Amino acid sequence: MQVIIKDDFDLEKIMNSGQVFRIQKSDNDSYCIVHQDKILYISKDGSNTYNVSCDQRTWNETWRDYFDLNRDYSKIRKDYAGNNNFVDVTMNFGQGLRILKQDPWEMLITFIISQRKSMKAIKSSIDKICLQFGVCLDDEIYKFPSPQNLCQASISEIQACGVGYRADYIKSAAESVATGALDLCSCAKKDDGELFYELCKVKGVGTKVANCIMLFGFGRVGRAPIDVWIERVIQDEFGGVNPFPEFGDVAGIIQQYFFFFKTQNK
DNA sequence: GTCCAGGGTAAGC
DNA sequence: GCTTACCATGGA
Repeated sequence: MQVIIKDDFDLEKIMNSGQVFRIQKSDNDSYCIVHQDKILYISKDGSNTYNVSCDQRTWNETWRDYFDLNRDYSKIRKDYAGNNNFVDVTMNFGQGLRILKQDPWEMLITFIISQRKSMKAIKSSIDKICLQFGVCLDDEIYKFPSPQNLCQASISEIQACGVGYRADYIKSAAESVATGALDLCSCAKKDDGELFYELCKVKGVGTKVANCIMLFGFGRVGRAPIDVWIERVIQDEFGGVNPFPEFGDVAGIIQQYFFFFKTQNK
C-alpha cells in the first residue's frame, strides 16, 4: 500500500536520533520498524510517497499515532525560527525529525539501560534482550519482551545482555509492571507532574530517564530530558541558563533538534 | 590501555 | 536541600 506524508518525515534522521532502537535499515533503502507485536516495512517511493507493508486500517490505527503524524512539525520550526541562531541551525539540520510515540513499557526498560551508555551500546543490549526473552515475530525479528517474560529471567541472565549493574533495576521494574504495582495504562491519563512522580518511584529511574520515558513513550513533548549532550548545549550555547522553559509545550521537540545536531557533529 | 557514554543511588554534609 | 564515590560494560 502507499501513503502520502507531506510534513517533516526523515526516517534516517529519526533512526539515528537516540530515541528509538528498534528500526533496522536494509540495503534497498527500506526500513523495518518493530512496535509492540507489529512490524512495518516502509520505503520511499517519490517525494512524499511511501510504500508500507500494512493495510490502511493498521496505518490509521497504529502507525499514524506512532509517527506522531497529527502534529505539524514544520509549523513548530517556523514558530520558533528567527530568535536564536543555534535554534535556527539545529532545526534546519534536523528537519524531518519527529518524536515517536513508542510503547511506554519498552521505553521504561530502554532508558533504564541508557544511563552511562553510548547509543550503540544501548542498541546492542536491547537487541540481546529481545533475542533472549522476546517472542519471534518474523524471520530474525523479535518482539520486545513483556513484563512477565522479563521478570521470569534471572539477574545473571539479564546481565548477560551487557547491561551490567542495571540488571537489578530492570528486574525490579519488570516486577513492578507485571504485578500491577506500576500501571502504565492508568499512567497515560495522569498529568505531567503525577506521571513524572510515578516513574521516579522505579529504581533506576531519575529525572532524566523519567523525562525520556514521558517524551518517547507517552508523547509528552513538553518534557526536555537533560543528558550530558544537552548539558553541553546549555553551557556552550546558552551561557549556562536552561533555555527550555521558553519553548513551553514543545520543549521536548526543540531538545531533540539540539541533541541530534550535537551527536551528529561531535 | 584509556576515556566516555541520552545517570542514578546512597551516604555524607 | 546540595556534593561525591561508586556503579558494570561496550565501543572508540
